[in-house]
Amino acid sequence: MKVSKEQASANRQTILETAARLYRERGFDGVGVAEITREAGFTHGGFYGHFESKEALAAEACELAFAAPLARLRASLDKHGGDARPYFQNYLRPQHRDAAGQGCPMPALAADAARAPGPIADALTRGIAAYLETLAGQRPDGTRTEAPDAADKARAILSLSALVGGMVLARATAAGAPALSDEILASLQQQLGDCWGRA
Amino acid sequence: MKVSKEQASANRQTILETAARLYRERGFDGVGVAEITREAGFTHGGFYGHFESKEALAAEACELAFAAPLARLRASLDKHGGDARPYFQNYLRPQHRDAAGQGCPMPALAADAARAPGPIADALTRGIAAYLETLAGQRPDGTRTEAPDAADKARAILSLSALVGGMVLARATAAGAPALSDEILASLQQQLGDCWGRA
DNA sequence: TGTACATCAGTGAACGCGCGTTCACTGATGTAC
DNA sequence: TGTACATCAGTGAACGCGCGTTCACTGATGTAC
Repeated sequence: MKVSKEQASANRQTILETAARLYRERGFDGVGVAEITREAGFTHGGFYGHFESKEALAAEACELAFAAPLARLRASLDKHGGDARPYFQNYLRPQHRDAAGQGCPMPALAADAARAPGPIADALTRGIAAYLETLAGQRPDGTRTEAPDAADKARAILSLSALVGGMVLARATAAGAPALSDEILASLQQQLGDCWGRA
Repeated sequence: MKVSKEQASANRQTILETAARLYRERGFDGVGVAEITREAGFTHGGFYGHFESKEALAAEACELAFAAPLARLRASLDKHGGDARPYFQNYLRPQHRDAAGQGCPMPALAADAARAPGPIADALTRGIAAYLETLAGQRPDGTRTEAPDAADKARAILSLSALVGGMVLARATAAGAPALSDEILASLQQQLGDCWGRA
């Protein structure tokens, strides 16, 4: 059952996107090659024609999982004239907490990545660095800079840490203490809004 | 090879402590019953005399992993007259990043716990709530309150989110971008110090 | 206090299962003439 | 353009392995007399 080259390439992309979703939903150890390929609509035997190993897929999936959120951040900053607040408000919505598969890879995968082999950790590291650079280059007054100063970097680090940590805590408490989970998100929305507000 | 009741109880505790360490180091899916019991000095067959299942062990290990850090937080607040800064400075040291097995269970296990079965997630949820309560009851001026207001709660949420998110990001980048990892920790030390500084 | 025996903590082999990976095979694609 | 054939994307059975869990067994503990 050979398929055309374009179809094969599209199938590879389908597997990759399915993996990026399932890994974010269940973690690297929570889903296997067989389930990913099945969910993508194939049998697992053909997998190794597309990827060298499960690890190679995971590393590529990580990289892919960063692309959309990063593009979203940059588009949001552009659209709102350098105002970061709409992005933070959106990030901290309950819908993001409840749809990890489509969301930011940092709260979903960073803890796993710290224990994962090189290529996977590297993909996460590059994504984190890109996020921090984009945030550090943005100032609350709406201007952008290529040379962020210490205050710019500090603001970016605190904001990203709060986003990631807040989402991790909100997800961990979502089932057992939904009111607390909601409060965490709402409180951070408020505080990051204040932090990035225009004078 | 029966052993005395006291010895058996001590052996159970050894398994539990070993599990709490290994789970924090490698995640719930990164270590099995056989390795935990072996590391504790036993064979895996006797495990089910102490615990009902791997999940039951994981839930108990989670609870245990919170006990020491929570006690440390309260002791630090007591010792320093209600000043939270020494605790934050200590939390954000590279040594904590590099010794997850002895450290705070939130950055190590909260992402995993969000996907784990009820008892495990419940243990994490209770631990998170206890941490937040303790922090919210503490004011930067050193006084404690039983009825934290909105600002107290917000300060606690932002601080804990930054601690957890910062540690997650610092661990994820430790191998691939050590300078960035150190910068994240140092920057948060500075900023949380400012946030909890006395006027 | 001393002895005989029941209890039961820990051992190690075994189980069924799902994992990552391999491979002989199939049949549509794409190319050589 | 039409035909014959080599290529190779995808299939599904099979592999070795480690997982969580079970169980018959061992022998020191602890108790009944």
